[in-house]
Amino acid sequence: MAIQVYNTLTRTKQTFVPKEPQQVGIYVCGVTPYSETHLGHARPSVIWDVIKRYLRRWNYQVLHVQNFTDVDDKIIAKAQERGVDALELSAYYSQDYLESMDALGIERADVYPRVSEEMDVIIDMIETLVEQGHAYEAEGSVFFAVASFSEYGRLSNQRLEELQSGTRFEVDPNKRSAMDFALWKAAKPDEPSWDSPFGPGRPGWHIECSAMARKYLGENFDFHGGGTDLIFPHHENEIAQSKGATGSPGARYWLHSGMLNLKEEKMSKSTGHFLTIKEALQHYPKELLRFYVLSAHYRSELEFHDEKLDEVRRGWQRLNQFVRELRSSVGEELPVPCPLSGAEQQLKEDIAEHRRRFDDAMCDDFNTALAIAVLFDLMKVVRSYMEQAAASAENRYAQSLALQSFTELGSDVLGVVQWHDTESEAPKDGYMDAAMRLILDVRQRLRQEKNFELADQIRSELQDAGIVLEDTPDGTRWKVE
RNA sequence: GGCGGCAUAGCCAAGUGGUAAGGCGGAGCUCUGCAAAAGCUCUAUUCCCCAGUUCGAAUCUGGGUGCCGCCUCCA
Repeated sequence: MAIQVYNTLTRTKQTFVPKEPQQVGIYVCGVTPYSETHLGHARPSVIWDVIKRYLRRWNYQVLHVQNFTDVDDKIIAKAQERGVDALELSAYYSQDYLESMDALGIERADVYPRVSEEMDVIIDMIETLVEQGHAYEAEGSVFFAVASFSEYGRLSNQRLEELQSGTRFEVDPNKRSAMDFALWKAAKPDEPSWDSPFGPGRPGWHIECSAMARKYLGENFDFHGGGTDLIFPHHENEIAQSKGATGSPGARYWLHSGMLNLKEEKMSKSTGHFLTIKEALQHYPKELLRFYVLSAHYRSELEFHDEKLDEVRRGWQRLNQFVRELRSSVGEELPVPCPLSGAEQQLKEDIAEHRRRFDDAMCDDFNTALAIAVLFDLMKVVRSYMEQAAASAENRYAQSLALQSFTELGSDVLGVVQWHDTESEAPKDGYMDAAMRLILDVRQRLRQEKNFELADQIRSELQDAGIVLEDTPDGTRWKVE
């Protein structure tokens, strides 16, 4: 079996063949840090996190590079508005980004190059482009000459003439053609600038990704990722720059994730229409947010609504509750492997079958929605086994195989199954616990005396206070809503 | 105007030629003093519409309708 990925560049699903055996180079476009990290950023992050984890299951060694575009018009504008240093501002929001990602359980990239620290390779690439005849200087700025690159428009499937006719913004008079884009912007007063052979200034938006990806991943590396909103012009321009300078478009597989909309409108920093990751995490556990993001294919659009989250929450809880039960049934100590027969052997085969289906799903362009469905199917199979199985060494070993699968697939790969019982982390302090124990004891006595009226009243009034009681055969559980 | 995508049950959502996964919700049942929780069972003769190709279409082709994204900073 091989991994198939949908490549925007070819607009087909292709078999993934790494440049180097068992090694994968990934460049994912990061953020321009000038505002809080929002849920829109969570989508590609979660997806690439899962892709990385999955590739490792195939024993690939992953090198993941993700940039911070910390020199940019928006950053400078906001810094001036607030009267702070532009780099300090971007450092602050870069940190916010990293913290948000950590909080979502996303593994960090191996390298986080920043424009401000990579001027040499950026300038180097601009010089090469000028030498190759793909770029020209004008009044201290350098522009990429789109006309010099015949393949321009291939990624976004646009023809140059059409693009030009659609141009609505004010064109820099120094440009030879309206579609040309800046590689180097001449310094303006009161703006941060760096020295270069073209004079003081700063890089344009797209060049940093081409230069930094090349520096850390080389030419012709494996994956380049980002949201669909980056296809044009960002990635189109990156390809033009990379191919113009090196002959290689940079990456061989271009993967784009769909937008995450908030109440039917795309989240966007510039419009202020967004929900930050930190805000969302106050209401929803990270595993639930990941579950939600992964419940749709990464290329499709996804709506974010509080109600939608609440809708999927129940199913997610059932899955987690089941894994908790399985974990406690298996116990702390890992059972010793032993030969299986009968129902245990059947379960072992069922597990293997579901693992195959999980891999089939993930290998088909990382179909996480299908992969999650496989986990639900497996849950059902394991549960029906557990209901009829008698305790034995074989039984415990068979269950541990099931648990191992949920751990590997649900936690290690997808990160949707919780490791710990978060209910125990609910606000239950010592005093509260003692008080509740007393109340439950009294109520239990009432129930034994068949004074159900009063017992139910206690439950009902606690419920109004936000404390839910559940009478089970093993006693009464309580939790804070 | 150009480019691209999407349309599957009340909702979310897989499924690219072989007769509709999964989740939520809903209904019934089991358990329970009751409730909750949990479990079990059921829940689309049909995939936006119309034509066509085919033994066979949600899947392919043509036409139509609707929604969305990009074309300007964006993940």
